[in-house]
Amino acid sequence: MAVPERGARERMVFSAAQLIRRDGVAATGMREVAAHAGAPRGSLQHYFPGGKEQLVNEAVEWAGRYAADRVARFLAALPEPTPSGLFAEMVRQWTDEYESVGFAGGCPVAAATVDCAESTASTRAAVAEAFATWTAPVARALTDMRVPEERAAALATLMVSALEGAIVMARAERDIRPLTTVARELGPLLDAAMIQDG
Amino acid sequence: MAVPERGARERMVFSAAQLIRRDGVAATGMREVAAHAGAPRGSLQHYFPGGKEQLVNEAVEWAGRYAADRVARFLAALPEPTPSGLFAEMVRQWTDEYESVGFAGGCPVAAATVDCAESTASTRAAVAEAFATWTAPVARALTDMRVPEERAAALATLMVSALEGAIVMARAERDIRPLTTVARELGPLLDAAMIQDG
DNA sequence: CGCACGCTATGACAGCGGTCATAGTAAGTG
DNA sequence: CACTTACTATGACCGCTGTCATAGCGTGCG
Repeated sequence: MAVPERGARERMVFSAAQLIRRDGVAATGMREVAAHAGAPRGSLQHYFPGGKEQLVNEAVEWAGRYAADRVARFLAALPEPTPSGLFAEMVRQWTDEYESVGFAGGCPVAAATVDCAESTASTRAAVAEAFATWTAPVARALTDMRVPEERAAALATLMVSALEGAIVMARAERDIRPLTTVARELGPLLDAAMIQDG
Repeated sequence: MAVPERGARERMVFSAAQLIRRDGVAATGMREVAAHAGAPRGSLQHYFPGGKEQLVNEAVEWAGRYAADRVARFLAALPEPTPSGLFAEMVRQWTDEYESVGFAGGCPVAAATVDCAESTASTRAAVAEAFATWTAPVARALTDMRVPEERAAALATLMVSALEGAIVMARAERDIRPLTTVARELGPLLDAAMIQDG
């Protein structure tokens, strides 16, 4: 049980997230996930006895943790942390991807929300949890930058909302403009929330 | 050809939009659309020889026009038009729906983007067009409120992005908080873009 | 009446989806 | 060696999907 787990199972969850963010949940098949992960088809029912629902939920959870972890990395990369700087990094992750590999993929959490929010209760709970997991470190980073606590939570929600919406628009237009626009317009607002002291 | 068209065909396009915004494109079946519209199944291939792709595209176009038309109504409802007031109305349409009928539905354009952006070229073009159709009157409204032209386009993109993202988060959390938060936090920024004159 | 045209009605088809059942391998343990 | 446990391998099943083919209705026109 101790660390035998860096093999097929993990790869399948990762592959599921990859395929979901590209084609949506319904259009992503189990066999396709196994093939994409280079994992045997028989392992699906072994590792995910809960079926597709379980696999999708784990993919969503994985995506939430991934996004949260990125926040720490973004902060570490900033010479002098500011709210606008953090948001610019969050946006840049997407503009980089879109400019280098194209507009094939969106956010898997958003995809799962759109496809399953009404039909699958457990997945709806998973996406809610994923957004919370993602938003929390953003809000925490803002408070560390002298943004008042209640304001920080609200601005974190605004940042994630604007980013998610801009991702959708960017994919639709096949242009990163919505992403860069959102980063540029929101930057000053975010920085203005910091408490100034002499 | 003149106005014989308020029957089954239009209802099917409308029903398609309804079902897509609830379950996504892939999970919405043709037979289901016909049933929801109270239209005969045989009419599908008659009115939409292009198949599901055509039906989905028309639903997206319809949604884009609908959103654009709402902008004019929102403006008319405002005693004194301001950017924040317009955005508040746009958001309120969603909070009203979610509070009265629940969180079953999201934005059909976003759903089509998530599900078809990579798989179906014509639908991707349709969603891009829908976003443009929607954003244009918003930008125009801002310029009418003395917001400089380039700034108006950028802010319109920001408004739509933030709204779309907040819709996704609200559905995930089954809580309108992301929507109200976004409206509150973005309001001052939007109003500040108006040119003041003595 | 005859014919055309717009629309509807079914049924069939081929494909793919997730899931289950069953059997098989391989390694480790006593 | 027997036996368990972890994992893999297939194949079949059933339901559903989009699409096509074909035939039927009903109205209006000549």
